Amino acid sequence: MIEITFPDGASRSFESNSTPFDIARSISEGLARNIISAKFNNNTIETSTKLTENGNLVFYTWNDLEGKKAFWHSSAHVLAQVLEEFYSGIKLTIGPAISNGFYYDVDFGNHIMSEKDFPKIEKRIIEISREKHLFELKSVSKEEALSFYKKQGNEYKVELIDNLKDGTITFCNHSDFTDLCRGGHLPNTGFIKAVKLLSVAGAYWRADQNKTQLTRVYGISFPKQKELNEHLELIEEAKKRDHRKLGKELELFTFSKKVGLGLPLWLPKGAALRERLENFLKKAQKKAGYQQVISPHIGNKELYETSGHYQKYGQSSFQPITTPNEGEEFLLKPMNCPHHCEMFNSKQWSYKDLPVRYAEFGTVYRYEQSGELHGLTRVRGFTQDDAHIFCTQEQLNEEFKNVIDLVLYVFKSLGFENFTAQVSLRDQKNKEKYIGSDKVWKEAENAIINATKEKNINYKIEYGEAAFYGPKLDFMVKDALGREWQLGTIQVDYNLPERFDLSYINSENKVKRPVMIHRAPFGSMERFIAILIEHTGGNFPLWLATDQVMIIPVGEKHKKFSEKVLKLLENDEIRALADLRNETVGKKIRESELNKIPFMIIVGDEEIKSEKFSVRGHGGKDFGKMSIDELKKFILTKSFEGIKEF
RNA sequence: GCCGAUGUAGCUCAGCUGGCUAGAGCAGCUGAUUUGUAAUCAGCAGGUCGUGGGUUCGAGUCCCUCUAUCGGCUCCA
Repeated sequence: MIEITFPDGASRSFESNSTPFDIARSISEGLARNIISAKFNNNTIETSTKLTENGNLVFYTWNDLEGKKAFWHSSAHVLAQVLEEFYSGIKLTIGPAISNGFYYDVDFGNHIMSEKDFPKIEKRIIEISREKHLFELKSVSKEEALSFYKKQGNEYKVELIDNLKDGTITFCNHSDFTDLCRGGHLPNTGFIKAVKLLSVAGAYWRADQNKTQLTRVYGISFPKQKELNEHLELIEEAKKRDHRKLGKELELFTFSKKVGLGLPLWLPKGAALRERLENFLKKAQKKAGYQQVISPHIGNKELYETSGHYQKYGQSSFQPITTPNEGEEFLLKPMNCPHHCEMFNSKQWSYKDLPVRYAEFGTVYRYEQSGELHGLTRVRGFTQDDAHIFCTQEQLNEEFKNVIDLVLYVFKSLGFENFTAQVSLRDQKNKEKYIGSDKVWKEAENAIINATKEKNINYKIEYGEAAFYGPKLDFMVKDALGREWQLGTIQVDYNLPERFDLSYINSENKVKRPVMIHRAPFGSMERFIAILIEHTGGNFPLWLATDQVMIIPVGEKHKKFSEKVLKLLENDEIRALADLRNETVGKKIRESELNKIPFMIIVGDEEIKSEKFSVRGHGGKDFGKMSIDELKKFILTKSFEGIKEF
């Protein structure tokens, strides 16, 4: 007999060699039907794994993340089976579950995989699934495993196995298909009821640009057809909210081949939106003790040699601008920090002056590779809501926490309630990619982690995500469709102060080095606005909306009065428009709706007589009748909903 | 930069296996209509079919080059 403990703390005895499936069935048939994976003493196991010792058992169903992972990973196995069946001689590599489905990386040899092949593959996956093949895990010796794949000529699997320890290697069989796999599968293929292959893409073996490029086939699968349909609808909804599409429709920004790739052109409405966001942040920053500064768009090459950026990025950047002076070279500004360091250096500082907080909406230029450009989220010229705080070591913790407060204030004000924090540290194995001593890095890492802990923020640590000069605290927000985006960032830096020889005089009249904090709550204006567009679907909060009210006169004779109403609203800084065109009311309303204008008021005989206006909200919502003063108050109140003072 | 797909009017798209002067809706312009909560009617104008080359009697359609966009990979100070 073995003693099994469940997550709720209860424990029961079972026969030795019982499987998770047996145990689930002893609890209820329903549970047994639904479990697709399990964890025993923190190891992912199959539902058919025989348990021979006491331990903690957790069941997973489709509703758990772990369950979905097993589901999708198993689907990847079936996909691989079908691919091998259809395209002989291909070499399988890896096929993991991801946050939204699964993929399999395959070396197709000479065959070119394209989306045209998807329907028949999907059909075959479902056929095989219906046959309810069991997934069976079996241990193999390293030698056996190697010979299996050497015979196939699959150098990828051989490489994978080479890195595994003998005795830990397992193969997973289902139907007549075998794959190297560490486990975590469905009981059988029958659970997979719906599958959709989503795209093919190139992917480098082991994520290394210098290695063979494989073909990655992405897919997603579900236990019910209905769930697949819902998922596809979500993808459609995301397409509707795509900031590139809405940006065009709402006339916020555009791109021009002639101006250059990845160089956004902000149209009047987009520029106005951006300006309101900037003013919002400026106001909060002013209260937080920041001072605005301005630096030029180019800087002498030496500046970036001092900062270390030239050595790191010089070759892959916009190349230096030369001048009539022999040997004189300037670079388009790729970041603001070196400029701010030189500003700090322009005078002598006492410890009494610190912290100094320099803020700038600084436009920077980076030569992103052409394949990386994407709408406003990845561009070659963008504006950071940048600031650099120069403070003493003693002030660091407090300053860092203040920045966290500011970042959270920004998120909250803009409706991003759902966020996570990530502490981005160095890749421990590749320390040469970073500048600065171990000691300095350790200090910076501690500063970030301590401040984050003290602010009671949940965070996860990611290695290899740090900037080359220091560790970061990055904030990820979830948008209305549940997609995760990286926005704000806060970085502690001991390196640039060193490189720029920054100093202040402490209370003992000694020269000391300040610490620097880099931070950008929005990240960049371009990226932030892109995400805001997708989050809101273009229906911005009223305080950000380009036009807040559209006044629609019914006929010719109502135009004059409409203009009067317009003036009255404008007097109170309400952003209103009057549609005086010779068009039907229906058409004007429709266009107003398409332009996502939050409120409409129709002006006809009745309104002029009663001086009460019926207010129509975006989407057709009726807010009833109001006098002009009530209307003003209504709009002004709505404008400040969700926005609190910092 | 790499892999795959795509590129027809300002926008959204049609154009089958190559065959007369390349189509539609919306937007635009002109005129009529003066309008009550998501599209009034009519007329006009608008495209060297992404670029360059090739195959062919003939290319929007087939092949190649380049370029841009889209989905990914790598990268992201």
